Amino acid sequence: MTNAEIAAVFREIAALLEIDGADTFRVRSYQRVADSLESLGENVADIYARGELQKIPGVGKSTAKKISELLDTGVVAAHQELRAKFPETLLEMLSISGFGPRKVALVYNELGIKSVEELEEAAEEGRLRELQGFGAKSEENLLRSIALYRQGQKRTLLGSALPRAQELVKLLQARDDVLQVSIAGSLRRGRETIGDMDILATSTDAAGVCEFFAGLPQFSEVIAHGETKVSARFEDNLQVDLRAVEPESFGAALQYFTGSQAHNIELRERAQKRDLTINEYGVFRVMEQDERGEKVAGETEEGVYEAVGLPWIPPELREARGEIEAAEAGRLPELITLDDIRGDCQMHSEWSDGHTSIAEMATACRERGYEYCVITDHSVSLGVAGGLTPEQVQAEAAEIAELNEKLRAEGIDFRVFHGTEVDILADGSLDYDDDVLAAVDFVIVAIHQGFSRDEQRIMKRLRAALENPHVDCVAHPTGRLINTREAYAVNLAELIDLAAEHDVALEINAFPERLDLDDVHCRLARDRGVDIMINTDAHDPAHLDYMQFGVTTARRGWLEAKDVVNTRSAGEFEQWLHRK
DNA sequence: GCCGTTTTCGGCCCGACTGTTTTCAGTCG
Repeated sequence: MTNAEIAAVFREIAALLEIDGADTFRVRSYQRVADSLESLGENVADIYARGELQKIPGVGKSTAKKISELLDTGVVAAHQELRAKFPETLLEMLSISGFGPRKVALVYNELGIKSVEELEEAAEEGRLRELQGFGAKSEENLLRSIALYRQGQKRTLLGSALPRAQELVKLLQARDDVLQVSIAGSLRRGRETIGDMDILATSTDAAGVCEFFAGLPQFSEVIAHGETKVSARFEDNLQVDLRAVEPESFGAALQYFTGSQAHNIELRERAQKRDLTINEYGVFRVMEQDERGEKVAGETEEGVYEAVGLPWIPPELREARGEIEAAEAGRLPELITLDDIRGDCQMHSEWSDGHTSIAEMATACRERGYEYCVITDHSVSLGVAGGLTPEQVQAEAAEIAELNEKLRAEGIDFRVFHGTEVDILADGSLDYDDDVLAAVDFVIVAIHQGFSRDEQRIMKRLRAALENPHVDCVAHPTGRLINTREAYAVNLAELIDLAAEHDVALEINAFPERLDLDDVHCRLARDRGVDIMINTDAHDPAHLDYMQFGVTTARRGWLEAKDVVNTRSAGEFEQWLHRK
């Protein structure tokens, strides 16, 4: 049973308890456990085997018992009892925006409504307005929310949201009455997908800025428009929230709207212990009888953290995954930045399925300030991608040698390495013989077929591949495509151990659809001493810019420059290639 | 249900917004 599956059970227990009217703090405990499990990286089963379940943050005696029960028997009795109490279809109603557990319980208990369909029918017939707290307006809003829910709200890729957010920021910055602008929310934290987009601004004329923003042609709909807040939607339903605050609250508001919620809760609990309270306007002293006293911070984010005795914490770390403890102990990582990257080690040319020549890719890499790049065209079996025969690999090597010659002759300090992205075949063998692999500079292996095999088969293939001494790196280790394709049945904890054992690097593939490894496993790999590479897998010069998303993912995985192979100089990288 | 730089009991982040109410409950982030 995977961590995600166990977390899902705890999330469902929390949801059912909420509908059941349980104490909210009890509900929060279950949610907290689910959050914790999802950000673990390591398999819960292994932690259970060591008898260390209660070391997981938020897991106490009772929830530890439920986790072990789940792992031992496949079910949790308390969960089954809750399920028996309510129709299964009840939970779906919670997915409707603006419809929470109290309302679900109300319509179920009073009108016997058990599903989204029945809810829609009742709203259309005007039967909901009989209920306490409901009116015509709420029925109307509910019908709109149901329609939106039916359109299937997928989270938006970081790579799709960020450019649009930056464009909005630019438009705001161009105004004279706007003082500061920043992206906030999950987009600022660099999550791989975002639910909605948050932008924060300070201004001498907040209402005027809101007016301007609400009128932008980018939006297909303005949902709410007030003096300090605008909510609007792009054509694809992605929601944007703009908030305007006073300049003296910019730091507090930025901290507040950046989240994550879990991080903010931890931060405020910390403030409480110091007789302080934090809200979006600032940090305030708490006086006798809960009276709010003097404001001690708020203009800058640094000030907010300083007020509770902490150094500033980079947004990518603000996920309640131990960053506050690390900050307190002065052990925050010095996170990698885009400037640290000195080469890109996976990209394709027109020799296989890339769009341009090797020389053009090299030029594009130089323009990005790199010292080197590695061309990794596909191997022979990947017919759809124009995989290279061994003879073509040789010919490509000659072209690269010639190009390096030419660069040297022109006095250009840039190096093109010759690599290959080799398929791991169904039986675990590699797509080229060892003599072909020995002749290239860099071997990155990948699974491109046989995705539906079970874990045992997948791991057998990976194990065999990693045992090959020519192998340097595993490309996109899970094969997932966000929102599109699940990962194949890879046991990442085991793969990470194998990578450590055989001195093979793992890739963060920077393509926005992949971001694979993800943040959580990237951190686990680092903890186990595995080398990481951040590569774009570019098939076109423009794709090289995806590097920023790979770096963001690495930052979310607590990586420093020293943890990432391609922050090294060309010379050091070449040494690394000969490490085995 | 969890947790401990006052605590093994009694707390548990904080405010905005909405639609419904005449003071508030529910939802959201």
